[in-house]
Amino acid sequence: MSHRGDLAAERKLQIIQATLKCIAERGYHNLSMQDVANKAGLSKGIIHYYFENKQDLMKSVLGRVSQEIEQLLVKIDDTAEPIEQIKQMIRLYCGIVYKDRIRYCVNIDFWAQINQYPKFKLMIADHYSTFRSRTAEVLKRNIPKSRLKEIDVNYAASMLIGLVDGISLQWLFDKKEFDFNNMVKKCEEIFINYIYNYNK
Amino acid sequence: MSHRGDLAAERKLQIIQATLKCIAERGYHNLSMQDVANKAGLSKGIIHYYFENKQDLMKSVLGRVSQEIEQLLVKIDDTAEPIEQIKQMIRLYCGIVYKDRIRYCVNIDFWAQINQYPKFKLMIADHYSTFRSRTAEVLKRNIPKSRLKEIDVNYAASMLIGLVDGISLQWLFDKKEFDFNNMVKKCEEIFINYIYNYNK
Amino acid sequence: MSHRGDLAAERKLQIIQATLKCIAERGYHNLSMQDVANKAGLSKGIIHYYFENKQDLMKSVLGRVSQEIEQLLVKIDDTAEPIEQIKQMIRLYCGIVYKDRIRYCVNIDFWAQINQYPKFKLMIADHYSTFRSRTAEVLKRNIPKSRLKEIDVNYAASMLIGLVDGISLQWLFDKKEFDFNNMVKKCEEIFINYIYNYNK
Amino acid sequence: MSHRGDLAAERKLQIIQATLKCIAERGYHNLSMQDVANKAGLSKGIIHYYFENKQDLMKSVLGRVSQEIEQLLVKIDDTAEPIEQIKQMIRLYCGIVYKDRIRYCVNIDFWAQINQYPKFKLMIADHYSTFRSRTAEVLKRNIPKSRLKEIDVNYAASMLIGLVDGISLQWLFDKKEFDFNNMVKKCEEIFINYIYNYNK
DNA sequence: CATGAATGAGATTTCATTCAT
DNA sequence: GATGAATGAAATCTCATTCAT
Repeated sequence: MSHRGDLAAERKLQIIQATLKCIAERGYHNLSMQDVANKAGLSKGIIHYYFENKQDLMKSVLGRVSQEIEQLLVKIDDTAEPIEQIKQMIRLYCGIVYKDRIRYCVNIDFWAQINQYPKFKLMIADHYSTFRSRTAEVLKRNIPKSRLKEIDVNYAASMLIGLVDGISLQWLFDKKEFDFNNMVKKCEEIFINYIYNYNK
Repeated sequence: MSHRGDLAAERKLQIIQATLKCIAERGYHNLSMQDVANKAGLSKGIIHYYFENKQDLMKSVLGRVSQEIEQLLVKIDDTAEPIEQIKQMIRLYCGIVYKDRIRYCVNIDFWAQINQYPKFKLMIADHYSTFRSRTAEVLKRNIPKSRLKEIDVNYAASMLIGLVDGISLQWLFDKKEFDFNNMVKKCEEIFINYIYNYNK
Repeated sequence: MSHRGDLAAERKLQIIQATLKCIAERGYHNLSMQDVANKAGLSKGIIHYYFENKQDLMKSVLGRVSQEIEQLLVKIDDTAEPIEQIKQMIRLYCGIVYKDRIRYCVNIDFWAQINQYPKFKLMIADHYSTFRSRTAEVLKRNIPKSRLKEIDVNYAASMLIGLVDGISLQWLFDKKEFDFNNMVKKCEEIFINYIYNYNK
Repeated sequence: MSHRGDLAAERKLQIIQATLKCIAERGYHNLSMQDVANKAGLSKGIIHYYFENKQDLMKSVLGRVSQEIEQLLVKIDDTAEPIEQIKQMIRLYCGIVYKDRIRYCVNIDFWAQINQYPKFKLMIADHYSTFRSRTAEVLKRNIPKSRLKEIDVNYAASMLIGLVDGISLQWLFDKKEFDFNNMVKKCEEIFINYIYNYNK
C-alpha cells in the first residue's frame, strides 16, 4: 500500500518535472498534454490518471515551484554577521532568476493566470505570504533592536522581495542593460542603507 | 481620404480597446478573436481586415499599453520641491496598478510571452528602456549635485521601477495584506533615504 | 453607347488578363478575387460589377485561352510542301507548352474542373472540337488523296493533338528528361510515318 | 504490436480511399477534411491523427494512385506474340481512363497542383519516370533487334504514354465524339506502324 | 496501471460577396 | 462607374478528455 503510494508520488513528480521542462520550452499557453506525455516518456492517458485535468496538473506544478523557492532561505549561514546574513539573502533571491531563468519565467506564466483561475491566485498569495514570513524572520534576527522598533519588518520583507522581483524582471527583458553582480550590489546598497542608516 | 484614414485609425483603436477588455476578463491565452469581435460589436472578419493576424493585434495592444505608461511622467509638477517631485513620481507609478489593475494584469500577460515571441521581448525591453530614461531624467533634475556624483541614476531609476513593480505584484496577489497608501509611503521612505541619506 | 461598350470590353479584358497572371502565379485554386483586383489595379467591387461571380470570370478566362489556342493555325504557311505544313503544325502545337508554359498550366487547371462545373466541361469539349476540326482541315489539305481514303482524318487530328498534349505534360513534369527539339522531331516522325508510310 | 500497425495501415487506407471518392465527387480543391471524415465515417480529428495535414494526406493519395497505375503492366502475358504484347499494353493503358474514369480525373487534379506544390511535381515526375521505364522494358522485349538499333525506346515509351494520356483526356471531355474501341485500335495502329513499318 | 485511438468543440484564418457612399 | 469596409460561412488544424483494450 505504501509502496503503491510511493510509485504514485514518483510518477506524479516525474510528470510535474516533465511539465516544467515543457513550460520552459514552449510557455504555459503553448503547452499540450501530449507534450507533457512525450517529455515524460509516458502515454497521454496516464497523465489523466494521475491528474484530474490540465488545471489540476498545473496547480501541482505551481505548488512545486513555490516550495522550491520557499526552501531557499535554509541556506543562509545564521552564524555570520547580521549584515552578511542579509546580503546572503539578497544574493540568494537575485540568484533565482540568474541561475534558473527558465524556472523564473514559469513563475511569470503563473502570475498571468491569476485573473482566470482564482485557485492560482490563492496559491500565489499563499506562497508570497510564506516567503514574506520567512524573509521577515531573517530580518528580525539581524536588525538591531533599536532600529526594529521603527521598522515594520513585514513591509521591509515585502519591499525586499518586491525590489528583487522587479529588478529580476527588467534583467529578463534586457540582459545587456545590466551587469548581474552590479545589480545585486545596488540592491544590497539600497536595502542595507534603509535598515542601518535611516533618518526620518 | 483623410476621413478614411480617420475611420481606419478609429476602428483600430476600437478593436484594441475591445481586446484590452477581453484580456482583462479572460487573460491573454484564453482570448479568441471571436471574443474581441463580440466585445467590439464587429464581425470576426473585420478584425483580420485591420490586423494581419492575432499576433499583429497583440503587438498593437502592447504598444498602446506601453505608450500610456510612458506618458505618465508628464503629469509631474516640475516646479515643486525636489523631494516632492520624486514622491509624486513614486505615487504615479504605484497608481498604475491601483487605478487600473486590469491594465497592469495585461502587462503581466505580455511578460509571460517573452520566451515565446521575441518581438514581444524586444518591445517590452524598449518600453522599459524608455521608462528608465524618463525616470532617470526626473531623478537627475532633483538629486543634489553633490549626491549625483555617487549615484548611477540609471541604476537608481531601474531600482525605483523594479521596487514599484515588485510591490505592485504582491498587492495584486493579495490586496488584503497591504494598505495601498502605506505601501506608497514605504516605497518613498526607502527610496528617498537611498538618495538623500546615503552612507557607504 | 458603343463607346461605353468599348470601355466595358476593355475593362473585362484587363481583368481577364490580370486573372491569367494570377492563376499563373498561384494556381487556379489559390486565386482570390482580391488577388485579381490587386493585379488589375482595380478595386474588388468593380470585378463583381463586370463579372457576376468568380465562376463567371473563370468562364471568360477559359474562353479567352481557348480562343488564343484556336487561332494558332492561321500561322501555317499554306503554300509550303504538304509534309512541311504538317511539320509546321506539330511544331506550333508543341510550342504552346514550350513558349508559354504558364498558359498551358492554366489549361490543366481548367481540365481539373470538368467534374465540378459542367459548363467548363462543355466549353473545353467545344474547344477541342473546334481545335480538331481546324487540325483536320490542315490534314485534309495535305494528305495525298490515295491515303485519304484509308485514314479517318478526325481520328488522326485527335491523335495528333493527343500525342502533343501527352508529351507536353511529361515535359512539364520533368523538363530535364527531354530535349524539346528532339521531342518535336519524334512527334513528327511517328505522325508523318503514320500518314505517308502506312501498311496494314 | 503488429496488430496495431495493421490497424494504423488499415485506417490510413480507409482514409485514402474516402479521399479518393471525395476528390472524384467534388474535385481536389473543393475537398474539405470534413468531407473526407464524413465519407470515411470517422471524426475530423482522427484524420489529422493519421496525416499531419491536408497536403500530407494528398501526398499519400497521389502515391497510392501512382502505385496502382505502375502495377498495371504485370498483367501483360509475356508468352504472347510481340505485337500482341504491345497491343495488350496499349489496351491496358487506355483502360485506365475507361474503367476508372474517376481515378483518372484525380490524376488531372494532381497535375494541376504541380506549380503550387513542388513535392507533387517531384512525385508525379517520379511516377512518370517509373512508368516510362516499365513501358520501355516491355518495348525492349518485343521490338525486333534490327529495329531496336534505330529506335530510342525511352522516347518511344514516352510517346506511347503521351498518346494514350492525350487521347484519354479528349475522351473525358467529350465521350460522344469517340468510340472507345476505335480509339484503342487507332492508337495501336499508329504505334505499331511506327515500330514495325518505319522508313526514314 | 497503461495505452493510444477516437471524439468533438473551438481556435485562427481566408474569402466571395454585398452594399453604403 | 468605382471603392473598400463589412459580413459570415467555411476551411484547416489543435487539443483536452474519454474509453475500449
